[in-house]
Amino acid sequence: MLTDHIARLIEEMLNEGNGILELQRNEMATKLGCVPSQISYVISSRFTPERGYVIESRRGGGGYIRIVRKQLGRDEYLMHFFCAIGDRIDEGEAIAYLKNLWGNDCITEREFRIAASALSSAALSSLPYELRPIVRADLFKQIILSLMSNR
Amino acid sequence: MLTDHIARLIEEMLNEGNGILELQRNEMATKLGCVPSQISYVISSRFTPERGYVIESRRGGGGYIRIVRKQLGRDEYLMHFFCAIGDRIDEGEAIAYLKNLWGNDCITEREFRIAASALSSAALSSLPYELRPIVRADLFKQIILSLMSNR
DNA sequence: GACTTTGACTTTCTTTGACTTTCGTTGTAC
DNA sequence: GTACAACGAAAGTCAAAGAAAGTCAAAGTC
Repeated sequence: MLTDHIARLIEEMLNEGNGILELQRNEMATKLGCVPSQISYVISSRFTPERGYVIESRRGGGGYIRIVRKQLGRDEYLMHFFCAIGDRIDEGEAIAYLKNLWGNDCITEREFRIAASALSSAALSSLPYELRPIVRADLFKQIILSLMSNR
Repeated sequence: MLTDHIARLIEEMLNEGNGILELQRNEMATKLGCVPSQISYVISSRFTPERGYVIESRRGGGGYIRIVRKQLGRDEYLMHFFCAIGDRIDEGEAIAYLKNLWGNDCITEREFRIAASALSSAALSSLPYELRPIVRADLFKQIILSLMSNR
């Protein structure tokens, strides 16, 4: 069945993107040789909020459909990142992690900005290059801990 | 998409100019290889008064479009702290400042916790004692900046 | 009967270009 | 020198065309 095939495909792409996926309806439809509204159907029947997905989209030129899976409990999710950090991390990777947390509604946009600025090279500019990834990792871990088990 | 590209560009230039930007429509359009009214479109669809921007312009020779990001009273408040920090600050004082921001509704409780954890000794534990107040000051300033000129 | 598939139609956002308005400059008459 | 008309260089406006995504109901399948 087409629906299942598309659903599996989306699932895979979601995994690749760490739970975040942005697709173009028409493009995907022609690639799969189906009608565009079929994609809409799959999304609205399978990737519902009740099942833990958040959908946003934009019409018009350059439009898209974004699917975000907010799967794990927030704390598990945070712990996952906590472990992934290791004892050093560069700015780009840290920002990517933060975006993920933001995308999964673990943090708000403002919180994202606060954390990102704290982890930025600018914030650590008075340190020698070699130290920055290490301090950044410490910072990031403390920040994640501060987000956990509150309330 | 062109629109987004232009919007990002304007955003950046706005940041460089501390929230003020003066551009020339035709010049920018030819530089980007688009039609001038495209610039108008981006400005009128993205940099609206509702989103906190003020636009003024002048036609004719030497004309321009000025975009100003309106900052609320909150930003002045933040700037006050920014200036007060100096080039080093200890944990106790930093926390006191943060509590102040929290008390004045510049930040939420969660944001307080995030910032406090980033400024804590624990986060900077891999640094020698002498460096910590310096790095903490850098961090704090970046965090305050991230709270300013919001959207 | 419930779920899928399809396609016609709608809505939203973007791109483009022709035309209008405003402003500064320059040249001419007095 | 002043006034004013003419010109050119911007920015403004608006509507049409284009590019996606959304909706919904009819038809098909299991």
